[in-house]
Formats: sequence, structure tokens, C-alpha cells
Amino acid sequence: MKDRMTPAVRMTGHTQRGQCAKRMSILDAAADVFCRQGFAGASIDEIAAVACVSRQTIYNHYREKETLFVAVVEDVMNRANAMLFSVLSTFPDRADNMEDELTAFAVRLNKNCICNHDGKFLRKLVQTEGERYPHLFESWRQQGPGKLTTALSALFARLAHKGALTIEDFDVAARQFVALGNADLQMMILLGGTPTDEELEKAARNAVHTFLKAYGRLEAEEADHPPQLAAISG
Amino acid sequence: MKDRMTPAVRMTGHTQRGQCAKRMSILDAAADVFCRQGFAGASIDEIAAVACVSRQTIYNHYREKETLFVAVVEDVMNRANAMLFSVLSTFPDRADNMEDELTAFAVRLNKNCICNHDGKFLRKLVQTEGERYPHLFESWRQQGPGKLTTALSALFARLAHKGALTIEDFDVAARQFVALGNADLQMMILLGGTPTDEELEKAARNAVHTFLKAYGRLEAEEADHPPQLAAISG
DNA sequence: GTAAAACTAGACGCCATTGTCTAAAACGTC
DNA sequence: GACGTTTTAGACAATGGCGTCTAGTTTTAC
Repeated sequence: MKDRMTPAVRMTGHTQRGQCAKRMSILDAAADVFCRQGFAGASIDEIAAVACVSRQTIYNHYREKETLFVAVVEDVMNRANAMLFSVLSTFPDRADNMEDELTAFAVRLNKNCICNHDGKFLRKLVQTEGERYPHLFESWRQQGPGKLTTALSALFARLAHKGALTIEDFDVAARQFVALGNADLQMMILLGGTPTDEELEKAARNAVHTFLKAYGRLEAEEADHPPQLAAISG
Repeated sequence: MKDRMTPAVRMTGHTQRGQCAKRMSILDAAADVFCRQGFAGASIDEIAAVACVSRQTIYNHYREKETLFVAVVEDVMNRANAMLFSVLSTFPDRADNMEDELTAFAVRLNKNCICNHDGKFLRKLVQTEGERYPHLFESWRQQGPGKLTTALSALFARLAHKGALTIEDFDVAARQFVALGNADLQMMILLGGTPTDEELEKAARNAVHTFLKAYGRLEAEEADHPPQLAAISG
């Protein structure tokens, strides 16, 4: 009696018809309203209005407000995890032109996983309703930020083994990479704003520049010098 | 339901008497409930119960729910700003033992300004109600994180002029210092947890270690070399 | 001690919201 | 065209919170 149907899968660009479209419309509208008003402040009527759907339709699909909320969170979580996985697969694996490639990766990560719609939604909801639904966001914590750190850590280890980086603790470096990438955007992230492409680019460049000063093998112009930074870390 | 029936006591530990005590008790209780439930989810009755005060007393002091909310936010903001100012005044100004002193400062900053009660409250409320009360949190944005970055930037500039650091952009370095300091605590901060002293110490040490690898003058063992990092920045 | 001020407890009207119910309408399929 | 399903609009009771009011009690001030 729970849900005999598989959760709705969104096919972008192709407008689906029928009840499936209704379900997605409701989910999107509910995500919008829940994000703006929080769980307590969101009203079913407003969600129905935004979704261009009768209130009763919402109650037909999702038994009550809480069921709808859980469905919305899981839907957004799935999208966000898929996007994170996709972005992680573009991590540079070559040692040449490290600075530019890492910068481009940081831009992708910030733009598509952290500053995008779903990222803002999840961060906001985790803070506001995280205590009330611990089980709900636990999987996000593990599959979202947890996976990000673990995966980045492994990727940095690979780069270090290739000799492109000099890293003592890969987990710490992974967290610091993410933190540095957000350093210039923290305020905007907190206020829910969306950075421009220029701001994303600049933030990533600042972050990678500092990251490589701390962890990078000096390349190109310092090729004649022995790597000084290795002396510190070693 | 909730077992928070003891009247709230201010930081001093000295229970004041009279209406002033009531006002503070109400402010503390309201901060607690607003933080947990958000503005919409918080009920005056619960605040009254937590404050051990009649509901009517709240309406006597603060005309309506919104007035109370604004008073609470301003109260917490004032405390947080005073604390931030106090911590900033302990920034190290000597170049010797830079790593330990910066680490201790980072611990103080994280412990007393970012991970403490007021810091969590403000971050949460800014995210949830920031859009609804832009004017209210604008001053926080300027006097809180804004002041932090500006002040840290100036302090780093002073250290750089003394030759203790090699920094190109002081504002960027200030933001990165804060970001690195939070790198290991991000998850806990997001979930509203409170780090232990050991975690604070370790996070600060990791942060400063990396910060000095990127910006620090190489000391002691590299004293004979001219500063190599300046070659990159220049 | 007394008077004013503050506090309490409870009841009250008002309004918004939730979730149910019903009858009508739209939709798709055969 | 007939039929079953889905959607719609509106009415409906029930709940709960906000803000007011009142009557009675406590605290403070003089």
C-alpha cells in the first residue's frame, strides 16, 4: 500500500503527459514552496497553486503533507547525487596543466552541485528540518558531502601518486579543496544567491591557486628549482 | 512536552530580578524556540512555557510575534558582534611562533564566534528568514562576516608587512583563512552539532598548516633560501 | 501599609490550514 | 459513444495559533 509504482523519473526536454506530469509538477512546486517557507510555513494551497493543480490532487498522490515533504526531499536528493556523481567523473586525471584543469573542475563542482537549485534546497532544508527528520537526511549526509569528500580524497591520492601533488593527508586535502572553493562564495551561499559565471571562475581560480601553493609540485617556470614545498611537507 | 521548564539564565549565571529578568528570559526562550522551529513554526505558547512566563506577559513586552522576533535577532546579533570584536582583538601581532599562535586564534574564532550558540542561531535564521527580513540581517551581514573579513584582511596585511607572511591579496587570504578553519567542521556546522575541544584544535591545526604552506614565509629550516613563493605570486 | 504596576490564568473571537467528502467535469481507452 | 479513471472546485469540520480581554494575584515602589 506504500508505493507500488517506481518513483517518477524526470526526462528533461520531453514534456510528459498524464498523471506522471502531475506528480512532477507537484514535486517541483512543493520543493519551491518548502524551500522558501519551510515545512511549517508552507501551505498545501500554495503548493497546489504553484503546481497549477487542485489541492485534492495533491492529497490523492501523497496522502498528507509529511508524505509529500519526504517525497520531495528524496526526489531532490536523487537528482543532486546523480549530478555529484556526474561531476566527480570529470575530475582531471592528467598532471599537465593542473591549475587550469582543477579550476575548471572547481567551477563545475560549485556551479552544478553547491550553488545550484538542488544544492541550496538541500542545505537549507537540512538546517531547518534536519533535527525533525534525522533519518531522512542521514542518507544525504552519507551520499552527498560524505561521498564528495571520500571520492575527492581518492582522486587526489591518484594525482599524488602520479607526482602531480604532494599531499600528506588526502582527506584533509579534499575537505580543504572544497572549503577553499567556497571561500569567496560563502556569503552568497548563505544568503541563497547565485553567483555569476565570472564570480564562479574567479573563486575557483583563487582557490586552486592557493591549493596548489600548499600542495602542488611547482611546474613550468620553477622547473629548474627543486620543489621547495616538498621540503615542508616531507 | 519539552523538558525546558527552568527559567533561562543569562551568561552571567546571576539571576536578575524584576521585569528585566523577564525580558531576558523571554528573549532567551524565544531564541531557542525560533531557532528550532523557525518563525512560522514557533508558537507564542511554547515560548511562554520555555520562559516560564505567562503568554500575556510576552504580549505586554513585545507587541506581537514579529516584534519579538526582531528583538531576539537584534539581541543575539549584538552579543555575537561583541564576541567577534573581542576575539579579533586577540589576533597575534608577533611573527614568532606564527603557527601556534594562528592555530590558537583559529580555535578561539571557531569556538566563540562560529560554532557557539549565537553563531548557529544567526546562520540558521539568516538562511530561513533572510529573504523575509532583508533589512534585519543586512546589518549582521555587514557587521558580522563582513567585519570579520575586513578586519582579518587588515591584520594579515600587518603581519605581511612585518615579513611574517607573503600574501598577494589580503581579502582573499582572509576569506581563505576562515574557510580553511571551517573545512573540517563544515558537516558538523551544517547539522548544528558542537565540536569537541579536540576537534576544534585539530581542525585549526590542519587549517593553519595549509594556510602557512601557501602564505607563510618559510622559517627555520629554509631560512637560507630567499622566499620561493614570492616568485609565483610575482 | 497602601497604591500602582506587573504578572497570571483562562476564556474568547478570528483566521488560516489541514484533511475529508461530494458532485461535476475532463480525459483516455475500447 | 460508453465507461472507468483522474482531476477539479467547493463545502465542510476540526485543529491550532494569534492577539485581545478580563478578573484575580503577585510584586514593586513609596
